[in-house]
This record gives sequence, C-alpha cells and structure tokens, in this order.
Amino acid sequence: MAHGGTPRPMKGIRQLAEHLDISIGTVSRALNGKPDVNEETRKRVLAAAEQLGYVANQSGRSLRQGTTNVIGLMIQSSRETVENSDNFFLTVTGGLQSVFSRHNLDLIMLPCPNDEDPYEYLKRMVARRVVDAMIISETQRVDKRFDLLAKAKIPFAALGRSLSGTQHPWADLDFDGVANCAVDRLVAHGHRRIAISVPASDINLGFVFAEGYRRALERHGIAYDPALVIRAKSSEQGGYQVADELLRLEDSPTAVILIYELMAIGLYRRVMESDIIPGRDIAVVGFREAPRAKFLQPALTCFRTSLHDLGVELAEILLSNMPAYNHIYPTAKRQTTWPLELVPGESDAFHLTTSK
Amino acid sequence: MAHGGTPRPMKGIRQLAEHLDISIGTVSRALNGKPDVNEETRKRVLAAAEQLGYVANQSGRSLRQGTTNVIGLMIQSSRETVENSDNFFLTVTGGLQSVFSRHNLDLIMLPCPNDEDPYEYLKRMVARRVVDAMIISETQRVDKRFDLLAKAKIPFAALGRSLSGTQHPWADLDFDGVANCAVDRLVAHGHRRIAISVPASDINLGFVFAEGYRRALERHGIAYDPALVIRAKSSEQGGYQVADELLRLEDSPTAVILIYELMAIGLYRRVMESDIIPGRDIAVVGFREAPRAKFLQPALTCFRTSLHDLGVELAEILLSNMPAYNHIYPTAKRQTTWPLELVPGESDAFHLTTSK
DNA sequence: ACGCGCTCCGTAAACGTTTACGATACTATG
DNA sequence: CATAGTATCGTAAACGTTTACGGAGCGCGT
Repeated sequence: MAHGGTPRPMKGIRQLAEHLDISIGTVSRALNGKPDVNEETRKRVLAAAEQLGYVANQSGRSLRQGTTNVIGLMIQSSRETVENSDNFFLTVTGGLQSVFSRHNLDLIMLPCPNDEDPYEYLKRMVARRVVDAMIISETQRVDKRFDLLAKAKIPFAALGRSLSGTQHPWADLDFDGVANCAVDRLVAHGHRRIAISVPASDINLGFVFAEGYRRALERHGIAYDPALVIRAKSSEQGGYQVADELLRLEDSPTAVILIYELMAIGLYRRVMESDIIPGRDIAVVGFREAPRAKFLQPALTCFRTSLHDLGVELAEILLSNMPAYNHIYPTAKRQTTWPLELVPGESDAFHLTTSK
Repeated sequence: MAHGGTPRPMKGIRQLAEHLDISIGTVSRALNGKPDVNEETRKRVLAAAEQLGYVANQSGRSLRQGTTNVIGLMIQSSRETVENSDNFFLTVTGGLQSVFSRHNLDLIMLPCPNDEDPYEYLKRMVARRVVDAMIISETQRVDKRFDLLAKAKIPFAALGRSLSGTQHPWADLDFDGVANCAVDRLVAHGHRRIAISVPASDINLGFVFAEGYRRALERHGIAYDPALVIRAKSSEQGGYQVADELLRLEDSPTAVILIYELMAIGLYRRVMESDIIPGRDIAVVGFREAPRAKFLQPALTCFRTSLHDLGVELAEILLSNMPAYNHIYPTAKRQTTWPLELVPGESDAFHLTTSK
C-alpha cells in the first residue's frame, strides 16, 4: 500500500531497525505491542515491517522466550482407523483453529509414520520443543502417551478418553450414550437379541462403546452374549464381515448396532444376498451421521453431531490447561463427553413380531 | 537399558556436557556424527544422551544453522473440494514420509483455516522460517503461491499442476489421460453423447480433466457441447445433481464420466428414480477406485492407482530441488503426471444400440 | 633434536529475537 | 531552582545450538 512494492525478503529485525534508524529493541517492542513505545514510532515500525515483508523468525523468538505459539495435533497416518476417517480430522481441526486463531496460535498436524512407534514419535516431537502444547488422538485403552506428556510437563488434551488418562483432560464422543440410546430404541421395538460391532484394534472407543451396550442390556434384563460382539474393521468390508458372522450364528440376532455408519453399506449388501431385507427382517443402527449414508435404502438410523463444535470444546479445554491462557478459559471442564442426537431412519423402524 | 530409569528431562547440551565432563563442542560433534571425535567418547556421549533423554532443542539448532529439518505440507482444511480428503492426504503423506524419514526429515501438515486466505497463510508460514521446504496441494488454475515460493527462494513442489507452475516442480494425477481413456472406451461402446462432471471450484484439476475430455472428443470427430460439462460438488449430492441436470436436457447423454467416484452413488440413485438403470440405459465411468465404490451395483468402472507411490515420487521431486539433497536425487524428473490403470466394471459394459 | 602431520578436543563466536535495566528528556510539583 | 515522576528509547545479556579455529599430545621420519 506504500509507494514501493516489496523489495526483497528481510534479513532480520536488525535490518529493519537500521532502515528506520531506530534501535532494535524499540522495533521489537513496537511489533509486539509493548506499552512503552511512542504510538507514532509504532506506526512507522508497523508500516515499514508490512512494506518490507518482515516477519519475525520463529526460531529466534522461540529460543529466547521458550514458547513457539504452535499447537501440535498428533494423528496416526495409516492405521486401520484412517481407512475411513472421511474428514473427521479436518472438521475437528477447523473447530480447533477457530479458537486458536483468536490467540495467534497456529495448529500443525503431526502425522506419525506407520512404521514408527507412536510413543517414540511423540517423545521425539516434544523433546524438540517445537510445540507449546499437544493434542493426541486415537487414544488406546492403555496409552503411555498420557504419562509421557504429563511427565514432560507439556500441556495437552486428548481427543478420546483412555484408562491412562482418567486424571487428564480430554474430549470424546459419547460412545456409551449412543450405545445406550440405540439399545433402548431397539428394545422398545421388541428386540432382545441385539448384536454390536466394535473395532478390531485396541483403540479405546471400542471398549467404551461395548461397555455402554453391556450396561444397557443389563438395565433391560437381557443377558450379555459375547458372541454378539463382533470385532471388525471400520469399513464397508467390515460391515460385510459382520453380517457374514451374524448369519452364521445358530440364533441370529434381530438387530445390530454398528460403530461406524459406512459399515452399513457392506452389511446391507451381505444380508440382501441372503434375502434378508434391512428395516424389515433386521434392524440396523449406525453410529455417526454421514452424508453418504443418507443414500442408503432404507435410510439408516444414526446419530448426528457437530465435529466442528467438538473441536472448539477441545481447544478450550486445552487452553484452560495452559498457564498462559487459563485466565481466559478458567471454567472450562477438564473432560467432556460430547453428545450426539438421534436421527431416526427406516432401518430400524419396524416392530418385531413376537413370533419367536 | 542402562541401570537407571530416565531421571528427568534434560535442560540442554550444557548439562549433558558437564555430566560427562566433556566440552560442549565435543558433545555436539559426537551427537551429529562429525568425524573428528574419538569413537569411544562418541559412544559415551550417545549412551548418556539416551539415558538422560536428551534431544537437541530445535529452535537453537535452527537458529544456528538456518535449517529446520522439517518439510511442510499445506492443505486447506475444509474447502468444498474434498469431502473425504483425510484418506487422500494421509495416504500420500505415508509415501512422502517413507522417503523423508530416510533423511531425518519430519513432515508436518499445515492446515490453512477456511477463513484465512491461503496465500496469506502460506506467506506467514514461510516467513516464520519453520520449514525448510514446502509442498502445496489443491493447486488452482492460477495460483499465486507458486510465485510466492519462488520469490522467497524456498524449495517446494506441488501436488497438482497449475498454469502458474509450468516452470516449477509438481506431481499430479493423470487427469487428462483418464478422461481420454474413458472417452475412448465409451466411444468404442457406441456412445456419442458423453457428459462429464467437473468440480464447481476453480481447482485446476477440473480444467485439466475437461481439457482431456475435449481433446478426446475432437479426436473422434465428436462435437464439443458445453451443455454436457456439468459443474458440481464432489460428493454424493453432487452426483445426484449431475444426474438431475442431465435428465433435464432435451437430448440426454447416454454416458457420463465422473471426476469423483463417490458421486456415482448419488447419480445411481437419481437416475433410478427415473427408472433408468445404470449399466443398461446409461453408462457411468468414475474416476478413482475407492473401496466403497466397489459395493455399487452395477460395479463402477474406474481407475486404480497407488497414492502412496505418488507421495514417494513427489518427495523425490522435492528433494531433487533442495540444494542439500539434489546430489542424492539428481535425475528425478521435475514434473510427473501419475498414471492410473483402468478397472473395468459393469457400469459401462453394454453396447449402445444405434436406435437413435 | 627437530619438524611435520594426524587425532582429538576446548574456546568462543555467531544465529535472531526478547526483555531487564538504565539513560535521557521532558513535565509537573514543591 | 530542585526534585520527582513519566514517557520513550538504547544497551546488552540471555536463550541452546553448531562450527571455525586453534592448541595439545603423539608418532614418525629425517
């Protein structure tokens, strides 16, 4: 906007100071909004910085003040989970960023290579001191990363709970609540033999899901049958396999709850191969709502939530655990189970005839 | 593995040196594999570093040697383009990392918030000097980021070509080749009126795709009809809309090529609502092979490729453009169009009766 | 005995920034 | 006029690391 175009990338704050004939310290203070600097000189400095395209070197800054203004989000690049995480991470990331950007914090994603141990990877990353705080995801049943971060005294929050993290901050989808609600609904429709699918890996959400399912059955006085808990991949193939296994049982269930909505595609296909019609002969409930699950016939009963808002909540939880920010977010809860809303479909809308 | 557990996080290289009663310079040389250090002392240093859990502070290192050993991959967090981009990016990322890790380079993903201008975001990131090199994705038809990176003299490569990047390194899927092949196949089956779907945004791949389509028609002496080029979102809904628009035409096409495989789900649904059977009344060709597209009835004709290997290629292209590494990858091509292989399905397997 | 080369190591100067501290000029107050 | 107070700025030290440079010790050939 000034008279000249951008000449060439700046060398450093020193050149900027020389160009302005001002001391380097004053320039720094001006840029960082410190109080003891004349408003007029501050304007000059800001204008010159803009014109010359000066941006503070992050390494120098971090080295001096021990902070990087960067939050890391660790994800596992190609675990089985990722096969189907549509834009799960990117939507949550959007929510995180909407909070972080208000405090000039940048979020970077740290994808752990699939041939590296997540624990070692995280250790390496925090030791490098390139992030001020960490968010870990895909938490496992027992997850040593909680201890690592706590011991390293680096602020963190988890996307997903864990037995190792009972004392630590996390936000997680309400898996057991969903299982509960699904069971209630199916029982109300007359079902007694209800199957459930859980992930094949040791990711914690599977256990939480199964636990909610078990407790709901108990509440209705229905015996828990381990044969009805099917471990399968969270994909269409997984859904196909689930159906396959269930059809092999001598006493086939009349309803099934899937931990991942797209599994319904494979499940529909498999049962229809045996002339069983979903929504008439078998009830199906999926987990999350996905646009592409809407196209299923019959429409899948599932659960809706805003992953963006979950990201917002998670960001606030994290900031409330960072010394520099906890005065801004003092009352944020340390742990949150994020609610989901039932979206009734046709896949479980029938009432079971009590023939059997 | 030594006798003691990890006592507490190291302060810095100075403490490590004191603990070993060795000068700080020697410790640094030992850790960095410099030649002029006794093999025995090196072993001592490495052992102590391992035991005390010392890892070099990245800020200090970067500041001194002007390099960070970090490669940035910029993505746009929630553009309309990519309904399920998690998969796409994470698989490509896997390929990238498999190359980078051999050179102790870490990859971080930089998600541009959707309310920030990608150009400004990138500018901010490179000015901070937190990455040694950049990979940009979702390149647009004209993309100022190429000029920015070239002017900033920071090594980079693009995932996706651009008119702005004709002189610069990139790797991209062979969109025009796919369009070409699809048209050839459809024409061989007797089709003359062939529609195509392109993204609604100004991402460049749509233009490349359409251009390949146009040239293929020309080669077969078929007139190019702009009405048959449908702009739509790359999602199931988009596929539904495409079908909707095509059915409205007075002279409906007999075949359609989709730029995104999952659009077929919506398209199937819409045409079947009008009692038109895909694979019998209308031919459909999708773009990439996706596990969940396999469950479509009739099976979708599409194109298979390895995104992991594309990542490998892209990484090598980038490294060949970095002064510190180009002696290792000297002969890497600067630009690559990545091939895809036809996977014949049933969705276009019929021959058109020349009734019309 | 002398010089030369080699191996190994210590010293200290950078890298770019922030910030505690002190200096200066000016204003207000007695 | 003297003093205190305030606004503004300059100086220099730190942050943790790498690396150019030089020095000490040693072996070896003359």
